[in-house]
Amino acid sequence: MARLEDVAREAGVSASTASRALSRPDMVAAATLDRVRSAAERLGFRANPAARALITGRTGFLAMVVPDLENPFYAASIAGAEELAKEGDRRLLIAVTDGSAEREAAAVRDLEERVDGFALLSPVSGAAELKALHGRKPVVVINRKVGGLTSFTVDTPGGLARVYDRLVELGHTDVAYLAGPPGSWMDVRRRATLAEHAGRPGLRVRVCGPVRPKFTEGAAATAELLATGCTAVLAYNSLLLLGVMFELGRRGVRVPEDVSVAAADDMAFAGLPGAPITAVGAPAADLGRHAVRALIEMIAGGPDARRPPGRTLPTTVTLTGTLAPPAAR
Amino acid sequence: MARLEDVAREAGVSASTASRALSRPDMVAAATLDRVRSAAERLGFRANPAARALITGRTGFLAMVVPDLENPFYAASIAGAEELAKEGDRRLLIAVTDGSAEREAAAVRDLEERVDGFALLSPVSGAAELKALHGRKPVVVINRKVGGLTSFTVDTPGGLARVYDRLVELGHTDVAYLAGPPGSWMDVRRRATLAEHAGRPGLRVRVCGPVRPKFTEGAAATAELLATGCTAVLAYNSLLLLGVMFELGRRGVRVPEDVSVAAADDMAFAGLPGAPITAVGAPAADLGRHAVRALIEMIAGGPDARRPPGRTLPTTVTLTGTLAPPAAR
DNA sequence: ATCGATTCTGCAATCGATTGCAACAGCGTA
DNA sequence: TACGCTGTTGCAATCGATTGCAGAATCGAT
Repeated sequence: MARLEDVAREAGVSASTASRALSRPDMVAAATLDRVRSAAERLGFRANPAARALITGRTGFLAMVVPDLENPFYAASIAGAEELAKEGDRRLLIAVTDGSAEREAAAVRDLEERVDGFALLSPVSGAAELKALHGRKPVVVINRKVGGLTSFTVDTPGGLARVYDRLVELGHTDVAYLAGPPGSWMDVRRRATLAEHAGRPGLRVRVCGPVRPKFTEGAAATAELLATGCTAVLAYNSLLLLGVMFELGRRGVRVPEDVSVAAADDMAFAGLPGAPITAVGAPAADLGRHAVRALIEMIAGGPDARRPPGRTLPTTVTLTGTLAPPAAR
Repeated sequence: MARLEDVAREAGVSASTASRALSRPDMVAAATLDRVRSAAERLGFRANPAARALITGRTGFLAMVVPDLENPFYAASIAGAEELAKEGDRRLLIAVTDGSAEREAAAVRDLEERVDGFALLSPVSGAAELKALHGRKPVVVINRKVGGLTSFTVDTPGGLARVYDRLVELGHTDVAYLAGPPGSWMDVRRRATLAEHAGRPGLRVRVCGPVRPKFTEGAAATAELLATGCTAVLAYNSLLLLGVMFELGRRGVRVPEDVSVAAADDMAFAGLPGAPITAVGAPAADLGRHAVRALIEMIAGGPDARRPPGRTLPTTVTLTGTLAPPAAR
């Protein structure tokens, strides 16, 4: 592997000049620049990342810490983040926590010296830990609001309100909600919205679960949902809802004739044209992009720069396909 | 951040001894070992990865290059791989290629100096490139066989045969296959199996597509599938099949009364108890585990060591729920 | 022709851990 | 008592790129 010194020799300059030519072209005379560049090209030179990191303290990596890869919401966020990371000449480093606070802490701990900053998706650690981490490395948070940190969230309550409105309009009075991961910040938010709407005259809301957001758990919870006697089912996200729908199909319960269904989501299916699910869709890829943009900005600004503001992004609500007036049961 | 030298001073030894105490405990006297360890503990010392990588050439990272994160098969492989990587005190670095050869090459190129080895999932690069890469860094391949490289694959043909047998047994004569990613090694293998079975008396197979393995593309291809007049649909994987089933549901076509469906798969849904899909399931997590184990072995062995053998893992076939005798149409 | 300012380049130190080699102590044995 | 062996430890070089500082070169202006 060619080293910087080889390039320098080949170009007839010192290593320092070669270094500057490659990383700060404006500090070098045009003719020198050419010679160094073509020498580097010729030798196929690529800077040793470890050596660079050792002296600059920058690794070129951004860590993305996610609870779960099988959830398309996170997959899509990562895709969005990666797109922007590449533009900024950085790479993404993914850590999966399974929603466990210990694994989250462990991931952060042993990535801390290997990355330039963290994007934490739906983190479960305490706000204090997160802020402490931010004191050492730039941090942005997705899908949760943490005071003092740049946070990107989705206005799911707003989207949910539209679904409830539609259900009421169709004449539903009994809605079952299949709750998501216990202790999740998002689920708490959703239940709050739920509670608000549950106060509306003529609307009864029953909570089932909570379950982990997996296909199988949705299928398994279907019996419990049906037992509530509800005419509409709302699930924490559409992966769960897919499970519910499969089980409904197996039992011969038709959607939407017998039961209306919708997902509160944080997933991608809702955005898929042709997927006839009523769902409140989250702009997952945009969240990833925003987060990485903010992170890069913070890194460039240095530790004392003002940190960029967060945002709450609107949902896309699909009100079609799986909603119908309640059946007489 | 505490450096090795701080630990050494605190323990009253030289930096070299401190280094040895922490990484080769048997080269150091027991009493010294204790002093160094407790000093390290006290100062919260963690070795600087860049400095270590610079001198040893080892980064502690393994790269996993995958076509797509939204495909649960890859997500599950990663999960399996990560589990084993953690045991070996390494971290996984994920790169997504979208199935593009250029992006795959780019990912490999700029990860090469930052990782100790590569696990390539369903790589699309030429065998020559892959072997060249292996000359520089340990490489294992998943979901494709490349001569000269350690490869882990799944016996999908064997699983498919069982599905065909069952279809014939039920009386089906017309099967439509929804083909997967054009040019994919896996799809070629599956078509070959298909062609073999198509020769059986009384079984006609029609190929539709190819399409990319996405939910929406499955939904979009449904019209084409129905137009073949088939009584059974076989899809490249279950993500596609989910799309097909949704579209079938929307059109009022019942499964399995009107049409039997199954997925050739390489995904996780088949393995999910309660997901009533007939599918040939791939042991995705096991593939990931095997790959990482082999990779670590290769890294430990050094460049001249015999490379570990690959394997073909058996599928899990679920023959229930979505198969039925053909309807009179 | 000289001075000063400006632009460019090179020297040498630096980041932090690892490791070959030599020094050294302690011990048993001849 | 001397010798050699084993087991520990420290010295110093090393990995490869970056950067503050000083010196050299260039150019314009006086």
